[in-house]
Amino acid sequence: MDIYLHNTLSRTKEKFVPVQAGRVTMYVCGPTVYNFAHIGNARPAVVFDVLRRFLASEYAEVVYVRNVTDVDDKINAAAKAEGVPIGVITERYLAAYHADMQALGVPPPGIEPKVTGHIPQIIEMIQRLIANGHAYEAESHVLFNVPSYPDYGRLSGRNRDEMIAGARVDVAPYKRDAADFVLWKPSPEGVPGWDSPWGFGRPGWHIECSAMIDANLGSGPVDIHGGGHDLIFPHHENEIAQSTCANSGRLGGQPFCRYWMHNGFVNVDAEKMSKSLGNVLLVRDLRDQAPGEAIRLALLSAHYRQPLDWSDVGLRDAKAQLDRLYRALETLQDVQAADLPAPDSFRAALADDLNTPKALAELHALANAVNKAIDPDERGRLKGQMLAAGKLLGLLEQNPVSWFKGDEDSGEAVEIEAAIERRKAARAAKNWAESDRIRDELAARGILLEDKAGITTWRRAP
RNA sequence: GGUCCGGUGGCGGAGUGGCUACGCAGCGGACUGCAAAUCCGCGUACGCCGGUUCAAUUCCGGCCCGGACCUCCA
Repeated sequence: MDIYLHNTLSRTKEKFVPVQAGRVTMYVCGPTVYNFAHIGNARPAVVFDVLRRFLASEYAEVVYVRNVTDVDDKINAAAKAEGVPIGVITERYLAAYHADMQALGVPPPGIEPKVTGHIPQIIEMIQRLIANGHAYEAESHVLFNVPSYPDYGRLSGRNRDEMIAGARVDVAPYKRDAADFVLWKPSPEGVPGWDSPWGFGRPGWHIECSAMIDANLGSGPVDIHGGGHDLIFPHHENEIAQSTCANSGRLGGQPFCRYWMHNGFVNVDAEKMSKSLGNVLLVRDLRDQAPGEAIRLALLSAHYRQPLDWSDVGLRDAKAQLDRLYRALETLQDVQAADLPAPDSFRAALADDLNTPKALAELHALANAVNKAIDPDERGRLKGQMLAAGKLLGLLEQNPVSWFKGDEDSGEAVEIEAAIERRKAARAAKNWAESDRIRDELAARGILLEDKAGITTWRRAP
């Protein structure tokens, strides 16, 4: 199936063709581990996880790299505030990130490089840039010289003068050009750093990704590079400049990365999330409100390039959608799922620039077919297709029974079953008053009963 | 100021030059002891003004409104 992806470089949907047939390389900017992940951090992780799942179903091999930035001034600030080494901070928040991602159904990437593990490669890359005239040392800093790379600004669609005109920061006096950016900067007393040819210091943010891509995916063109919309400028623009200039001889005129994909922001109740507004929603807190799959579905309910307005209503909606899908699956408990791929209509939605809202509609169409199907073979086919479609989105991976009931062996479950038995007896005696009393009593505790085909089942209220 | 993205029914949110998005909520019916679930059916829509067209929510132009980025940021 032909896959089309929106490429920020051209601002159009392009047919996706990997450099090597059957093998896709993908790099996504991962977290800077100085705090707990918020819902905005979760969006790219989930979106590109869906892309990864889909590509893995279409290509023999997907090499997926998502980095961890564990060298950063915000990390330094957090460590200083707590009076601990930066490793304590980064380990804590990386572990929390992994836990959050697991809850959202995002498995670890194939490769998860850390900046601290790539300092020699970063230094080596900077040396290469100095050697071929694209970078220079000045007052213990090393700077990338933007005018040395005429294509600078192509990704973000801005020219150098515009960037300088709009700059909000003062230009450091040691810069040859106002647009030049830092590759290496000195670490004063008490700030973490490493020895380098330019003295004790630490890398700038942008060079980290370039070096980690080089080290883990080679210098040859990367197929897909993803990240948040805000990274287009300056982060990805600078990455292109660094990687292209450092590898000029090796790329053979090809772009350093072929497809650039950027997800839109998550707003909260129509406002941008920010610390000053106090509306930053952490994934770990949202997990108390709804199952991870519901959070995931909420993130996939809008197209990845659109802004997503997060709200309690939206999250409840996502949970309700999953309830409907799991109810259909619940009726197929005793049906053997056929070994089938997701339907073409579903895969076509994902192949069209990852149209997850459309894909979800197709999933609902399958659930609707399940609810109507009588033929056992058809039910088996539908179950297979539904589970395959769910797997591509990272949804429907729970057991339907536990989705609705939680832990079946709990004391409460036993008690509920006993109440249902008493109600069954009352119903047999046509004692509707008693029957309804028991049902109301359970409902007051958030337990809903359903009498289907002579059998009473229960589930927890949404 | 520059660059870019949007404005779709009560809500969320796809999409299309003429034909049902989908989900939630609502209404009617079937089923049920009554419900719930499920099924069938229904309603409400494409910011404003022009233009192109046999036909525009969909293309073009203008306007209004909202948002993002402009070297901290997913």
